[in-house]
Amino acid sequence: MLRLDRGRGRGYVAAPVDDQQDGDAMVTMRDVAERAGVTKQTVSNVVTGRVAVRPSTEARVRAAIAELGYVPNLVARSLATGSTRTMGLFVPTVSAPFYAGMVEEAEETLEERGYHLLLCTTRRDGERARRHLAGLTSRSVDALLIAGDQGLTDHLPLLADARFPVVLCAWEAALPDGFPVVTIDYEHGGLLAGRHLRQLGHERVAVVASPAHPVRVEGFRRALRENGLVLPDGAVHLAAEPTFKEGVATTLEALRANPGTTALFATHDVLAAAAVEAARSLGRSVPGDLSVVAYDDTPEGLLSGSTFTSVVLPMREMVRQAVDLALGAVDSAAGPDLRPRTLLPELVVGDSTARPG
Amino acid sequence: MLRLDRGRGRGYVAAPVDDQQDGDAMVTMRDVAERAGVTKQTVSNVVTGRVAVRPSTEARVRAAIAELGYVPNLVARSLATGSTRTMGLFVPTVSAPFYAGMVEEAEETLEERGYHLLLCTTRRDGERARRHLAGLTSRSVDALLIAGDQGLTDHLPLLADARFPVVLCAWEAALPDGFPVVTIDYEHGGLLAGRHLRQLGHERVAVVASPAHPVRVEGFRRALRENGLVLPDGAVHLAAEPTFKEGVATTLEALRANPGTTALFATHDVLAAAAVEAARSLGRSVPGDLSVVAYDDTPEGLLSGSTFTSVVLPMREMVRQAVDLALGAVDSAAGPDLRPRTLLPELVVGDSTARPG
DNA sequence: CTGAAAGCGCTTACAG
DNA sequence: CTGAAAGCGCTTACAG
Repeated sequence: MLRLDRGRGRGYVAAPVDDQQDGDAMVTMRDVAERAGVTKQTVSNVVTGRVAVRPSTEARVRAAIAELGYVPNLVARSLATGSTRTMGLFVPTVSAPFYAGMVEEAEETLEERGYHLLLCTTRRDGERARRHLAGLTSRSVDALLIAGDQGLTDHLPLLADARFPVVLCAWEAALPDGFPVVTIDYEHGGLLAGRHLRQLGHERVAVVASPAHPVRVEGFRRALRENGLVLPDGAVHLAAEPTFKEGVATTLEALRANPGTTALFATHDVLAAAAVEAARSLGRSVPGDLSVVAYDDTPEGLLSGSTFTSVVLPMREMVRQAVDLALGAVDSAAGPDLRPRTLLPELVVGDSTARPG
Repeated sequence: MLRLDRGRGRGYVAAPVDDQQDGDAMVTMRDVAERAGVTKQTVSNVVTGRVAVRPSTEARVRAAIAELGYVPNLVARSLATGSTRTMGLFVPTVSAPFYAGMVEEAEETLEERGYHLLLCTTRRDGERARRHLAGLTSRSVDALLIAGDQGLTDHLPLLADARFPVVLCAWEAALPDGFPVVTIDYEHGGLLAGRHLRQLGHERVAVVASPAHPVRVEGFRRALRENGLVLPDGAVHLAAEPTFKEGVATTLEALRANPGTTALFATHDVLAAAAVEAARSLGRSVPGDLSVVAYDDTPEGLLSGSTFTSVVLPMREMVRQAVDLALGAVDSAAGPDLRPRTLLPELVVGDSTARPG
């Protein structure tokens, strides 16, 4: 008689029935203990390393572990300890380069800390976030990191009821009270962009912005004001969506409205790449006929050899700090530090800006 | 006397000590049972819905659940049932648009099935994959979906020892025996690209390829051969990395080597966008002076209003089938269907190709 | 339809 | 340094 056995190995081998014990369904601590001639508590002690074990005993246990191919069951451990060593991560999407980078950086940091990553993309939808939060609660994640405020600002009270530490990062909306947050001075980024263009001598500037980035625009506006220039409302053009396509359309609109524009501030990388494309389609070269400042990251879309001038965000540093803040709160009785940490962006000067022709 | 209580609510409120019972650290089935005046098994029955419960009893239980804010502890359930309702997903990276899309689609499908997603990016590194696999094993995921073969072909034996079903998808290398796989006929995609260019009448063609895509190139080559044209080895230019920057450099190299080239096949979307950029930098318009066929997806990088001609892969369908195959294998004693499922790509004709000038 | 018992595989005090 | 006991919060047969 044969039966299908999913116990070990490939998973689907026909194995002879063994009525004595239920196959080798999973080797447990007890099996290791028997083999090594100790109790399972001793096995636990060598596995976790929290209690010292006589070297000769430890050697026997380790040998048994190796022979049996024992792997600790973290689900059981989690139930006993109350810690899953898993962190949830909310991001609006993973298709935007900035958030994709955050996910990879978070994963990297978590791996170093022995944690796993439960990913939830919210698609900027508060309702999705609410469902995910419920899922994370029943699944007992140790902590939750929320990257980006989009769609979430109305749902903060919900997050306040979470059973685990919640840390906010990349938070561009007004900072809510009561949450630890690691974020960036987004307005300062806009300021850097504005000052740079003013220093180059630009006077006829336009902005291609995402509706999610009023703060970046405000910083830009402030820089111009500092330099005696008023940014007219009509010079700010909003892209309906943060896509390349919309970026092109919006830039064309901006340049048609004000053909004399010599410099353009795009509030994120995809829009900046689109702006260059749009300018060229009108026969205007970058930076010869139009300077373009990007934001978030250095976008693709210029020729190799030349690079964008861009407000670059300290994304990696932000993620690391946020992960550590969240993980630190897990086992500290004191709770996380609620003072907001704000990192500063930097202006990286590339080849997409020049003095007005 | 106050103590810091992480039990419920915000997590870090000073709460009066309650020596009777350990605060409200977590409300459990037993609490609900007491409140409703039943045993916890009855609570379990209404929560899981597997055993019918008298309506009046059920109402009492549900009321108690609501009043107490009870949330089932899935860790405990997992230990009891042996199922975590979590699937692992390996992707090479999340920064490439194609894989980012796969992650979001997988998450979507899993959510519908009541599953969560444990994400692991392998960075095309077999050693990372091996570590992740160990993590997933101890964490008892129900299944693992592996998207993309990069860096993994040498580690298949390891995967064969997994304790859970492993499904491969987006597998471009030779199909390994013994694994269920949902993939795409990548060669056919190359064939479609080649035939299209030949039908338009191109004779001087070049290829800008990733080293990971020999099969796509082979299909392309075959299409030309069918049409009496031999693709010289010198016409295939490999991009060192799958980045925009490398794509530009490689295209420039290709066009300098054969200035008479009238059409170009790029083996993936980012390279195609880069090719257009490179061509324009040489003063050649697309498709007027150079036709470009993309692959994977419709890339950004042409003007709004015009689109790429591209070999488009049925990514969503592939992911859905793969997830269902993996999840189906979880509770079927029979094991997954090992016959490879191969989906066909489609050629979407856009504005980036035309008859040779 | 409801209740008492055993068990999932670990860890955590607590004796020796 | 090692062992016996209790418990984490659930589910799964199995009686009533």
